[in-house]
Amino acid sequence: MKEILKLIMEEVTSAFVDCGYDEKYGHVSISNRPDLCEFQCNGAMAAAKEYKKAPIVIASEVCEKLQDNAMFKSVEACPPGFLNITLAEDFLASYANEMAEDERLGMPQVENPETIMIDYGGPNVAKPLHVGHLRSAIIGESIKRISKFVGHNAIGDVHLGDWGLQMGLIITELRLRKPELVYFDPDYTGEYPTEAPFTIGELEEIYPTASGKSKEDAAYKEEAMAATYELQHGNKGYQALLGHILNVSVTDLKKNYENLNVSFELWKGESDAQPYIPDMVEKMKADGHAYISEGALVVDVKEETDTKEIPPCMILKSDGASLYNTTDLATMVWRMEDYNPNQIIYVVDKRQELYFTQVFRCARKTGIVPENTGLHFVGFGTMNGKDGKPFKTREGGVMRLETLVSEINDKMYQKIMENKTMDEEEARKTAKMVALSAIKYGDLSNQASKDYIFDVERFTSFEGNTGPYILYTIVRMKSILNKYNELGKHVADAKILPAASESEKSLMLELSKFNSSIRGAYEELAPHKICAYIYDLANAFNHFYHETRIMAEEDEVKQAGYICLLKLTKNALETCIDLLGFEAPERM
RNA sequence: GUGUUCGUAGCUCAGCUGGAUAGAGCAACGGCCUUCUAAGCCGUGGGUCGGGGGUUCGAAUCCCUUCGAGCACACCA
Repeated sequence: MKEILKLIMEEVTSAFVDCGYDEKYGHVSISNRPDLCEFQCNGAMAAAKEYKKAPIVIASEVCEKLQDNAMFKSVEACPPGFLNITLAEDFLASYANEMAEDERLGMPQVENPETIMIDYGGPNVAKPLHVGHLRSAIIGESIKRISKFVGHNAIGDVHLGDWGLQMGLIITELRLRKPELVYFDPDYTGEYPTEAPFTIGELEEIYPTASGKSKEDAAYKEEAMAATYELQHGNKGYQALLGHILNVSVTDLKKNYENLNVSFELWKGESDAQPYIPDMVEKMKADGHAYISEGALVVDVKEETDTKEIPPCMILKSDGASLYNTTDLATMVWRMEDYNPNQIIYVVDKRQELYFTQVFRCARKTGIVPENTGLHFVGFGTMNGKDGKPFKTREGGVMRLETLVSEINDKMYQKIMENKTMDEEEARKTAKMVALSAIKYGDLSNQASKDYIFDVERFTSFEGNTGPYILYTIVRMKSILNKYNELGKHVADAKILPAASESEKSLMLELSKFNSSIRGAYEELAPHKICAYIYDLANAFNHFYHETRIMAEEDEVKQAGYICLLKLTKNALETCIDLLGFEAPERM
């Protein structure tokens, strides 16, 4: 379906053209004075100069042309030259009905679906997820869902941190503790056990212990580096251990991401990129892009238009070892080879922006990523505590994601039990859903690029512009629908009727903005636009709800019309929260 | 130092491809539950859009400048 704004604009534009003015002046926007009108066109004022006429004269001429247009209830020219537009109720109702009949609620499917890879994980194996991973997961998941809804083939990749010294550290510590394991026997030739010699709990303890030791004990660190080297150069036992570490970690990570309603199509890691490095480096050298500077192999990425010095992109350290850049570039190599995406989107902490401009430029320059594949950096800000400083535990440590989530789950559970009679199981389940909405909406309603304050008290208070408010609105609608269905009423060809009240019309107006809101959110990779939209929509519904006794309505056709409107609103809201990555319970 | 992002109500944030009276939520105050879930609805108060200049018929929005804050600046990721 065409966006309602576009439909209006077409009419206004042709009126401008009919009056002899350029079509560009027919631009229409949503009114910023809802007390005066629903849509406005300011083109007459812009045209005044070119045509040397008073703006109000132009506006009046155009206004005259639009007078008998059935789409509008009224079009007025207002000084100094505004064109104030109010839609006809039956036009709006027919638009809403068309939406209701469309599976996609009027959101057109993109004509040329693209393959879009989204990199939004970045957890390290053997380390628990902490609050720093929350934003990437939440924002990335939402962008992925929005992209899919628009019609693209979106692929999420977790991009595990599973390479480097951390693995050597774990192996070293494990060898110290359990030297008898077959993995450490160089003469062992049999099959390695399928069962891991540690649990996720042990693993999460082993890594920080080893990391701590290596900082104090130089010999220990040497050993870990040697183990890392051996691992990367064919030690069978170590590689088997790596397999175990990965398995155990990934199982645990999946469980944690699942709790957040976040999933990935690909569970690739840095280690998967390693095989691509040698050829990639050789090619860079052969093509003359890479050269030695201060001992390191680098590629220049400066550009004429730079306002500051952009350091070269380092490919290999002066000791010949690869680094993050190398891995990221090699990751692009296999992504292009295996998926040939049209876009690659990185949802990463905004502090890495400079780094990514270097990597992107290097990828372009060396031909790893062609010009027709878009590279996008979606940088997000820091999640701060109430004091405005990075979110920490009371003790000042990094908070585990699990801890944060379960804390909020518990608060939510208590809140539910205070107000409602619900059995334990349902209350727990509902609490989890509401808690997730609180966390996700709290995050996504802010612009991703800005730092934001994660205030547990505020998020769990459930008032105002929050996830729970949205859920509550949906739950109310479900409740009415259930009641209506129980009565077994049926009206043939039930349709949304032209609005009979102010609040009903406002609700339809909000509904009609569904497709343009989602398009905007997709184009700007900005989930917060969806939050803003559903908040407006939920508000509009709640006004309507308070003014209209749906179940008490005696006219069955009218009542059926209300039910249609309510269903459409519910569908729109549920579709949107699904794009944000959470869902509504039956009751709350 | 260089670059970059930001500064909007007491607090947390929208609005920023220029338009009419700058919007929400929280907090404060006052109303609304014999009627579809009051986690709701209605209302009141609260602003030199950091300061100053400029462009424009018109600026929170664009440009310059200044003050303040955050962040980043090749062998970490």
